[in-house]
Amino acid sequence: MESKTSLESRLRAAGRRMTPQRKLILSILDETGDHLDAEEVYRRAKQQNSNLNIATVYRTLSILKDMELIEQRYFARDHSVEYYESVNKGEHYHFTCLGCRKIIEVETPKIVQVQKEFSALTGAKFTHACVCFEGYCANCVNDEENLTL
Amino acid sequence: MESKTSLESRLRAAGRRMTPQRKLILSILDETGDHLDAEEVYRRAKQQNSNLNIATVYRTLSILKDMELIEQRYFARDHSVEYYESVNKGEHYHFTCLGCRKIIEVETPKIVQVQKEFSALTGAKFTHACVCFEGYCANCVNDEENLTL
DNA sequence: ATTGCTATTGCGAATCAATTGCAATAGCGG
DNA sequence: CCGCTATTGCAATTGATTCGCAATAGCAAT
Repeated sequence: MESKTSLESRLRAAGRRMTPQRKLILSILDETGDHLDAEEVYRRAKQQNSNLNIATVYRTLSILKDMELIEQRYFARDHSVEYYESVNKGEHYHFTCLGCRKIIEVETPKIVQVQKEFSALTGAKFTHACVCFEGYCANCVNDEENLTL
Repeated sequence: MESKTSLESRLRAAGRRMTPQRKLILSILDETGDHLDAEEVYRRAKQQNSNLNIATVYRTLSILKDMELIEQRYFARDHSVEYYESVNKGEHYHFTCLGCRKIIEVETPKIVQVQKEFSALTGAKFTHACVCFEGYCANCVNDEENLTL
């Protein structure tokens, strides 16, 4: 987690200001272990500042994204679940259990290998990879077999 | 590409009917080499049946998805580009060039390997993987370096 | 502290893709 | 050819996100 002063100076450097609303949204994103979408960030922030507006949340998330402090990621086959997480979490991917909705983080160097191989082959340069997996976790595999087969 | 009769019987088996609208939409999806989103399917279909409604396109795509005849896929970091393609194209992934917007299909066994490893490790069962890459193709890499650095 | 510039906010309205309710239409099995 | 009901076109609706705007409030300079 970035110190307040450094973050504030980075905002300033980009011609932006540190407001209570932004502090609040940042603290929620920094302190949560959950995966939050814009609505959920709003819901939580509103508990502490009841006249916060959702447009402000969207605007703040957009700024943080532009500054590459957070990344917008997706879950689920149809990408219906979207959330934000801070970029300093390192390279990892997500597995969503269709049974219990649990999200498991997947760490593997193989995705980066795919990128390297493809680059070597074609000369292309990667800037981003979006990967999300879906299925049933160990706990739910049995249930699913019993139910659907 | 599936034969008309077999497709029709599959629809029937699901209690559905084969209509000219569905025939048209299916033929567009089957014959195109491009990656089409719902609006583009609608645009092309409307050229042949001018009073086709976009709601019908959405409904048809949804049915085909449920029957697992087509898959909904996404491009771009923010998944702003979405399209449908028939499922019988085999396992492959997409690289979108941010320079020229070209889409290059990436074939690699490594994604499946990741799934196998993760399954072996955790006991989870995969049903779906969504993978999309973004960057600059060989032709655009140089331009990008000249422009942004 | 005070001032002035302007980024930011809250609000409501607008947007856009996608979905839905409904009455009319039209597959398709009998 | 009938009759049942799935499907269609249409218009209205939804729901998430964005936008315009006037009021507010950071913050650098005074």
